[in-house]
Amino acid sequence: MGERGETEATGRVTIRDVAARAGVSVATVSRVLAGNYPTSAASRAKVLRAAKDLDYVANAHARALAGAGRKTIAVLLLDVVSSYYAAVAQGVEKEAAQHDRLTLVASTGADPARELALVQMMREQTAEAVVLVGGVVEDAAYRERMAQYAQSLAAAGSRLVLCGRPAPAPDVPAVVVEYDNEAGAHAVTSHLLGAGHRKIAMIGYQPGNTTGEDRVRGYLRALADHGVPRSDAVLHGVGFGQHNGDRAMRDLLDRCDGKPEFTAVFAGDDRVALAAVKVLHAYGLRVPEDISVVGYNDDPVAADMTPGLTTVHIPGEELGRTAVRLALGDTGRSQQRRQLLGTHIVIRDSVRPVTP
Amino acid sequence: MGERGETEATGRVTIRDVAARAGVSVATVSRVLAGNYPTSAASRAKVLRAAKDLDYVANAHARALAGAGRKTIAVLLLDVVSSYYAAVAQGVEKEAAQHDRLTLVASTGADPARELALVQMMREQTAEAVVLVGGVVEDAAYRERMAQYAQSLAAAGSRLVLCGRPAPAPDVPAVVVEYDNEAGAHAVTSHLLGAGHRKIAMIGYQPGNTTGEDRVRGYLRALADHGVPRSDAVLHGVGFGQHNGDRAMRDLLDRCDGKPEFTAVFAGDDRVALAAVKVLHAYGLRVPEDISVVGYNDDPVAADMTPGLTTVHIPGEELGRTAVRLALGDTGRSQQRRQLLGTHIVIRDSVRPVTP
DNA sequence: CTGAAAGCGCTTACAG
DNA sequence: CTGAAAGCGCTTACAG
Repeated sequence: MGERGETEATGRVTIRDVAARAGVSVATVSRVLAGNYPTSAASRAKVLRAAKDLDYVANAHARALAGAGRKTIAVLLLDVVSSYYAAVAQGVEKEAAQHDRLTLVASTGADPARELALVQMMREQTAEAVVLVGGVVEDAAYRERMAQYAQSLAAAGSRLVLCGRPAPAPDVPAVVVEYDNEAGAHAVTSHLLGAGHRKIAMIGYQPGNTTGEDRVRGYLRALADHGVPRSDAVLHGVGFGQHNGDRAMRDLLDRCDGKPEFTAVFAGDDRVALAAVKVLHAYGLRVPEDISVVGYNDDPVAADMTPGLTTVHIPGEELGRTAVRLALGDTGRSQQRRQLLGTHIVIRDSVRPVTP
Repeated sequence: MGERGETEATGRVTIRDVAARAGVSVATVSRVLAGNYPTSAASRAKVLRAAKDLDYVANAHARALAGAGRKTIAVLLLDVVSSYYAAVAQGVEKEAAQHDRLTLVASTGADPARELALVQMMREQTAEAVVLVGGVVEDAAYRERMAQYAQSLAAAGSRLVLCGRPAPAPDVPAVVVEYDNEAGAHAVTSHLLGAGHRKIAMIGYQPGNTTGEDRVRGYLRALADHGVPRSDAVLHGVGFGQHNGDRAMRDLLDRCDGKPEFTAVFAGDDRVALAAVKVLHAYGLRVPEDISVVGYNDDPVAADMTPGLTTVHIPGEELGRTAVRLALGDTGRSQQRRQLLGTHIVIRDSVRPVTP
């Protein structure tokens, strides 16, 4: 400000400008600014003064090329606004910031081609790690894709982090952070069973999607554990989300002319649960007086809706934090590392004991 | 894969490796990969083949240093999960992606020092634009800070974008994208007035914060327009958010022993509205039968809660998109550019005409 | 403690 | 159409 540097006329001011104004070499400027090398108090003062006068900031690209500077973490999600993804993104960003990393976000829109393109871009950026978030359909194509990502990232000194996604083969050099999806489903179903419910409908999950499948597995296991015959299970998953929840709930109610045999509904996620409650009301059924409802995710809506929804909490932000923590861990070995985070049930007001 | 390159033994494969394998010069590799220069079909084929064999991706830092490559947009928000910020972030990311830009996110936690540090980092990254999101207390310090950001960013060929924030002095080289905050408040208050409400309590905004002040202004103007004396206005803003909404609503109700004179509540944001409805219920007051309630933001909770909340829609994602669109516009002039986005009222079920 | 110089991996005039 | 070379802005051995 105020004083005008010789070279700052146009464009950026570089380390050369600072050196000139301070009357020292470029090397010295670099060293005092990095502060990782002995420098005399005199040059230190001159350099700092000059840098401030010129409002100098180093060029991160040049720094990176020279093998130094701040690193970057990339997070690739289906979208940015959904509460689960937003929570993971926030965890990634916060943990990254704590380790003095910057974070790059991009949304894939569930498009594998886009995902691949983004992984390549992140390789170009020499991201220190790229974390992939979100459930998927786990098929051979998926596994192969992940193996390739992991390989090419590793070759560039970066690493792949799978967050809430199934791990590829054990020899694939990836970091995996998951949450205990099945246990949560088991717990919340058991909660219903413990309240005396026997006939529990499970709706609102996407068949084939690993997240949905794991929840179904937990539900079925809980039923079995409580001696409910498999034939009493009612499964109707047409997809996640509010729209699908609405549809699934209506299907079930229409099938029985609005007089269901089930006394409780386990919704694949909280938005499905919200839709289910609304449909139930529309059919003249009260929640929880007539029908109990539980969800999954502990989305903000669960606490906001009426009645408050009993659901399973997923540690979204913690998943993100753990993802970068693990990614930043010893870069030495290239073997796979995994971590499983716990889930727990959050009890609110949408479940009532069945009265015989 | 498969075949092993000569130099790829350790670390990254560079353009030099590709050139060697293809039997051409580094310059030629650069040109065919960039595709912005005439090259023979023969070399093109060889280069592409070699690049593929070696799984080559260019180093973005080297590219950037050489004055080419993909640009980056930075977005700085209070936090990542709040629905408004998440919506803006999503808009920024999507629009940036459409223009082949990458997006860097960081949260400031409402800390000016952190904000400043982030702006510097983004300067280092040579971000093409840095978008600052969120309401603020507009004082001299704020204006000066923004002027400095704008200045130093401009000096580096980047630009400052203020999103949903007051513009600094007109000569400051910034881009400003706002939404019509006051008009929205005016509209929703008028909606209440049109339904016969005269005594309308406004709660849940933060005094001093520009966002809150603008909403109060719209409320007051609507009252005046409808001939309601200023003395009938009841203003009780102790802050945004659910917690403050709960507190404000209780305050008001306690003051009158649960028998309010007001027949309607205008909440400063939707989470405040949610809290207000819950408190009202707790006091035995029905919404909208006894008291009408409106909010602001059109947060997801507005559609989810019961009753559905009549509120003002803010075009969050569109704000983000517009921010980058404007930032990417002609880089020529360094004067300020502004855009005001509209808001509109969303009518749901939380308002009822007053019956005399 | 400090400077000159090489080098990071690209791109782009400049010749040919 | 193609190559040799300079240059982008730093950092870091290497001498001193």
